Amino acid sequence: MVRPSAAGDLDAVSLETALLDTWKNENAFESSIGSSKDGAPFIFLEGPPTANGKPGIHHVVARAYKDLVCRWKTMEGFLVQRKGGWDTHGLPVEIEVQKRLDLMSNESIEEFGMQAFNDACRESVWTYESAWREMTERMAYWVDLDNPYVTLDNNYVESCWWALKQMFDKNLLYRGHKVLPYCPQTGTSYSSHEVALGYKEVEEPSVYIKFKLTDDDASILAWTTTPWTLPGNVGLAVGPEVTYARCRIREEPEGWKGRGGARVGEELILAKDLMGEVLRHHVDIIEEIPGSALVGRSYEPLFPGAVPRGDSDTAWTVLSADWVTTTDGTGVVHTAVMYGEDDYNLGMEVGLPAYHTVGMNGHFVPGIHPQLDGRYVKECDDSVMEILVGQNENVSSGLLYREKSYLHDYPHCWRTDHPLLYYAMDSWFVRMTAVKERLLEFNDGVEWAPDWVGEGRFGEWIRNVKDWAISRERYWGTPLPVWRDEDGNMKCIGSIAELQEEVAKAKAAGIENPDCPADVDLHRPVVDGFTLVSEHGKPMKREPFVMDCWFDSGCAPFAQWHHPFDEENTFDSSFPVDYICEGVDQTRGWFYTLLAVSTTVFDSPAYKRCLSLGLILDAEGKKMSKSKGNIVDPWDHFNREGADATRWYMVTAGAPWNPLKFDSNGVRETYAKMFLTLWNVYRFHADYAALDGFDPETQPLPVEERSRLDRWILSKLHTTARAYHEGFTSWNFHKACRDLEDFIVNDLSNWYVRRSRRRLWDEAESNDKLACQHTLHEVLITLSKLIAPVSPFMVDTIHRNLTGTSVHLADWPVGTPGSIEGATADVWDETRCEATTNLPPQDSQLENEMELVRELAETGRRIRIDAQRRQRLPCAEGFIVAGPNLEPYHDLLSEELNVETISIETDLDRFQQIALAVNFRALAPKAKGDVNAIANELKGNEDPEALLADIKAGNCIIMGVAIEESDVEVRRTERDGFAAATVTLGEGDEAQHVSLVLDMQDTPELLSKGLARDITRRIQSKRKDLNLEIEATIDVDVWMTNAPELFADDQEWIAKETRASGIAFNSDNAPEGTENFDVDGAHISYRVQSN
RNA sequence: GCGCGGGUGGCUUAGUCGGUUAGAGCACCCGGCUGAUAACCGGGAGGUCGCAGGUUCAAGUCCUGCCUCGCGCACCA
Repeated sequence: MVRPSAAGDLDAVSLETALLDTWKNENAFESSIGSSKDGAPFIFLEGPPTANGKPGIHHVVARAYKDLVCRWKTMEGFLVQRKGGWDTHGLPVEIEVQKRLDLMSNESIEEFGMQAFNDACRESVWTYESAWREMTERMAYWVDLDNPYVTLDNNYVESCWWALKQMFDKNLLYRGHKVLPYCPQTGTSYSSHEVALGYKEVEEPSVYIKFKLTDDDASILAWTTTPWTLPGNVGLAVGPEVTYARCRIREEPEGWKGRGGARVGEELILAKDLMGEVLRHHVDIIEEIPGSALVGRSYEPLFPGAVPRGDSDTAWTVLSADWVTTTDGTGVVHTAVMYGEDDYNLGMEVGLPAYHTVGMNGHFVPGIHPQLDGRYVKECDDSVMEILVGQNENVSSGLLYREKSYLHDYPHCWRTDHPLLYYAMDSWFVRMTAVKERLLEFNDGVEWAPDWVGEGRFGEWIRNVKDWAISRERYWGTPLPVWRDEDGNMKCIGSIAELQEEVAKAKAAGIENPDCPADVDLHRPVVDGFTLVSEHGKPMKREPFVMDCWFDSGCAPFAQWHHPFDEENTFDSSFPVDYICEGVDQTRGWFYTLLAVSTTVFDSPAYKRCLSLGLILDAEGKKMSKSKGNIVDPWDHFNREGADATRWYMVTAGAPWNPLKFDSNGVRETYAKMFLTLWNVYRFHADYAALDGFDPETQPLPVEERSRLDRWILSKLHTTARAYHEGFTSWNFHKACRDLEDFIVNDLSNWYVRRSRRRLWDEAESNDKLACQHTLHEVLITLSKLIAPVSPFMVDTIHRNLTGTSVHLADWPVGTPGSIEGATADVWDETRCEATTNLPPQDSQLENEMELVRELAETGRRIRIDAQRRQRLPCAEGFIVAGPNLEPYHDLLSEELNVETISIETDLDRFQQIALAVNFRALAPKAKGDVNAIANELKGNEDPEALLADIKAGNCIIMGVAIEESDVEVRRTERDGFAAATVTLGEGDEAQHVSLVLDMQDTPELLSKGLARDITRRIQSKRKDLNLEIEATIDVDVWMTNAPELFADDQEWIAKETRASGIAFNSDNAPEGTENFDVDGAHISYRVQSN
């Protein structure tokens, strides 16, 4: 049998840390899963974080929402497995290690040794693992960190290989040569979602260059923002439909700034529409030429010999390209085949020579120009211009027309901040464009929260899908399992067994190979060591790439189970997953790669529901980032307000998908308001329960037989719980939790407990006291369950003390659909689910009446303030006018209002008059523009009673409009001279106007009672100051002057209320040193002594 | 430049289908209540609802344009 023990003061932090130990000892997490092991599965997939950075508060937010849903679904009876995961490959890890070991180039890494480097990476990924683990445990994110999936594990890599082979076999994986954003510092190209991470606004020089025609004195003017690509120029593209102008310089302009220029008489060709933008000289237009007429004309190379002509007959000629526009530049596009996507495609099409003028290290190759050879291209802008201006005899002089700084967003490396170069390179791609329709289809089936992320942002991304550049010329990652011979024959290896087989085959063919054991490390450089053999007997080397690390995490749904190599078929029953939840920044990241992999490998979506969280901003609305140093340390709050308050704050601060301005004061507020209040309610119950030896297993009084107050709070609990649940199912966790908090603070604490205090003070056993205890008991238990998914600590302490069991093993009070046989996470029997709900009876009439009663109690206080009558001085009578019959609440109301009796008064006119107002919704359509005038007419009417009668009789026409009863609203106001007020409940036709009137007359009896209450309150306050036990008795002396008579009954009442064993009332002056106060002209002194 | 989401007292925010006096919380001031907690109740002060137009009897809400913040896309020549 469980009997609650007393609660004591709240120390949230030690409460939580003590529970962490308890949970650990009890294996609470495992038990919570075990408790629903027969339930329908609800599959959650953890997006793997990288543990080579310190976790911040923004990570806590994501984990809070993951945990919330998993705990909630578990309580609903679903089996929710939660495997942890770590993302361990990729550039961030390499960069970190490179920095630490000072290996900032690929050469130095290879010099250092790839094995040693990768060993360092393997170690580095765990740098902050313990910090992550501690954070995860402290916030009570229940996830299995003891058996996580780790992307560097051989099993994981093997599954990735398998997936790649599926793509390869479907011809969705191909080797290509494309212009990609490339970072020479990291030696790696990027896919579009990584490039998106690094756009920065920069001001760079742009140049207008003269390309001199070979058979003509004129030059074609072209523009570029990347002067370093000019040595690679092999063509000029014009728009066939664009009109170009040949113009002759008439005179020098005034105030020329910068380098470049043109002689008078020189002739330039450019798009006619752009002349004004580009030309600084006054010119004469000699001729207008359609673009198509320029095509085929040849011009002199800018840097003769920089690019060999080869067998190209189109090099250094004007080419036609329909993508050329006149929105900026000159309408002529300088084409350097290797350094622009359009350039490359055009070059391939028309047969331009494709040679690099820039090496993979970002420096010019030898033989370009003596001033440029071997230099980093981004530092050569100036030299290129100098050369073109004609300072060097090796090139034709005066080819620079103009320089102009240009402000634009340019992609930068998201790791090193260096500008990326568009660079033609070998790369591997996944043919995402081939499965675009399927991507769109699958995305349509996903339940996105919020829906606009799926339809808008993500949908847009997919509609513009590009082939996924998936290979990286790096070291630390999942190696690309493709081997290739010199003729281009390829093999994709999909498993270790296959690798072993192929190695054996190669050995048999006479190719030397190291051993390939079953536990061969699937990383570089080990896998590079194997040479396979092609069907034609030629040696095959591995393509020297590793995978984009986003590919790894995209494989998580199956690679975490080592699919298809595991034998338990865990994967088949857990795919696609039911729920994922990450920050909105994963739209192009994980959300995409999951879908990309599942579509190409399984022709299936990867997830059914996706909660996309808003960004976490600091208190000033700035994004939290390491570089800004504005990351909030979660421990600041774990150690102050605790994880409960931190989590509750996060959920209630706004919609999950909205950006959250993380405000430390908000956490404090949540603690003080929500958790302290909840604790004190609990404490009130637990302390008396312990004192009285309350046994929750005694047969409780049936709810119907309990007091109205009990029935009310139980009904209200039911209503609140249902709405809370609705909020959860519609992803409106914030609204749900705000409303629940309101229930706890206002309904439970400020009304139910406040009104119930005296019931528990009663020392004798009584049905009423028992009813109150059972009610509180039930409310607290249900509340604990509702709160548990969001803030799992305090409620577990409460639940354990009240029931002896953990709340995390409890059923969701609104129903357990997961426990229904044959249910799935998507479909269950609503009727049978309803039968599993466990909520007290609902009584909406009672809820409405109580709301009115509370309104009236507040109204009473307002009346007294208006009438300047102090709260403790009783009134003889209070009148309630109109409204429902509140007789059952008269006792309650008379206490709240401090009146002797409550009466029902039906004669409204005794206290009130009416006023008429327009019902705009009804009248406006009829009255149109006159509606406001009519409103004023009604408002200003001197005899609203008569007017109302007219309206009712259909005799009222104002400004030509017949006013009907439905066109007006009747409002009641108090007549002058009454201490009264009116409350309005409901809206529109159902609005109720109820008035409260207080009798303000004094009698000696009332004055005596009021005085008694004032004295009592002072003494009680003194008792509190003296820190007296509740049961302690005292001696009291009171001296009163100019006071109303204090009747014997009231003297006794004071003694009883204050537990005074001796009390003396004197009418003379008090001795020195006693405490005193004045009330309504009376002077009271008193002395309290503990005995 | 294109798209999405914001902009409401000092701060955090609610505001449904366009409807009467824009609602809370924190902080502030005054008063009250309390064996009721870091609480509670009443009152006060504090709002050009980003700006400007428009539709309408009526706009925080709908439309257009602009400003601004965040995010995403495209930024090529």
